[in-house]
Amino acid sequence: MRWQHLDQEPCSLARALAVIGDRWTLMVLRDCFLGVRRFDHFQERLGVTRHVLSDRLRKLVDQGVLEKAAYQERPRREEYRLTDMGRALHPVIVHLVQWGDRYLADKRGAPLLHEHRTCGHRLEARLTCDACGEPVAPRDVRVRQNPAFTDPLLPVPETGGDVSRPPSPPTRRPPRQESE
Amino acid sequence: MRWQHLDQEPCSLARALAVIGDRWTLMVLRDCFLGVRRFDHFQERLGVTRHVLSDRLRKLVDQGVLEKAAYQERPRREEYRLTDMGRALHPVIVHLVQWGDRYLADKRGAPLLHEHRTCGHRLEARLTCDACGEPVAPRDVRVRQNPAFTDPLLPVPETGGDVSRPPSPPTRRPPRQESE
DNA sequence: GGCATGGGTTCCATTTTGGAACCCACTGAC
DNA sequence: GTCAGTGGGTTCCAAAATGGAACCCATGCC
Repeated sequence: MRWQHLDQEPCSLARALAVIGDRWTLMVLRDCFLGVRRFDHFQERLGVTRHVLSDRLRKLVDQGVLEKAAYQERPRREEYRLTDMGRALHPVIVHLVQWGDRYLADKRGAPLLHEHRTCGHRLEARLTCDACGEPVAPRDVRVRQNPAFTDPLLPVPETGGDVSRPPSPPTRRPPRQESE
Repeated sequence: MRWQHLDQEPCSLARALAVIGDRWTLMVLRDCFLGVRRFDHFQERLGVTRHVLSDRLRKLVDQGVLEKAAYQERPRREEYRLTDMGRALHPVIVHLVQWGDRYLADKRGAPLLHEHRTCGHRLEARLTCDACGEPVAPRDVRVRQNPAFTDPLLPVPETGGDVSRPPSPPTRRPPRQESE
């Protein structure tokens, strides 16, 4: 499967990654949330080549994650700002940063400290269900396929660890037409 | 800046991306959360080349996100399972999927439907502060630098949109030694 | 022996990055 | 008017990563 076709996959993760899943894009967005808005400022902070930065910013604008806004005329100067679609990625970045803080920090701890302004405590992000307000663990989520999608999207259960099953159950799936 | 040095950056997002930020890793982890555990099963579902898959799985094991466990001896067969570190990425994936569902779906809607098992409703993920239980918006987060890090990590404010400022404030920062 | 299976590795062509230089419109200083 | 500076790029080429396909190897099944 080619990376370029990822945005047509019947999988929201694949489509999301087609937008923000390449090497530099999330770093760009992190800086957006920290208030960076200008090309050179991104370039200086990220150290990425201007070519790649230019490409990423353009794609993000094309896809609606960022928008260009003139902040002065004569000479025209534009800056990149998060759209609502871009701001909706905030939880992703917060959880990723927290994961890095927890598992990848050196002895000095987290480089940046996040405080929840409205309660004054250190921000400890949690995934909760908006319907019931309870925290959500991986096991608490049941995944079903939307019946509007007819190709099978979910894995065939493997009976993992069950050595008693016959040596070769129908693991092979029917031939598929370049889509999964 | 090279991608390979990202894991030494004083930024938890950069370090997290050094682990899970390349083209295929999050797709692999998505499948892990859906119960996929075997090499061929990943390969078949993702369509990625065996070479790349092998490389990604090995790196994930090296970094502690997955672990290999034998599910049978003679012949020895191993499977890949999420560790606690890997399971801690669940919120990241859930939010990414939800973002894709919201902004990138076609008319058929979300390919996979997620239900919160304990309350029975459609899972609507929310970022909340564990200290106060309230939802967290981007504006609600104040970011400070951990004083143990001496190099400046946060962007110099740009006074965006303020046309009244002098033409060239000290935007240039002092020369830095390959670290940001 | 011959074939299948899980779990890879090798080889080579195509794509993507990284590095560095170059470009262009505009401005303000001289 | 010229000249350097600035924001915001583009071009060119070499280095690295990816895609495709074939090959490998131990074991087990018949």
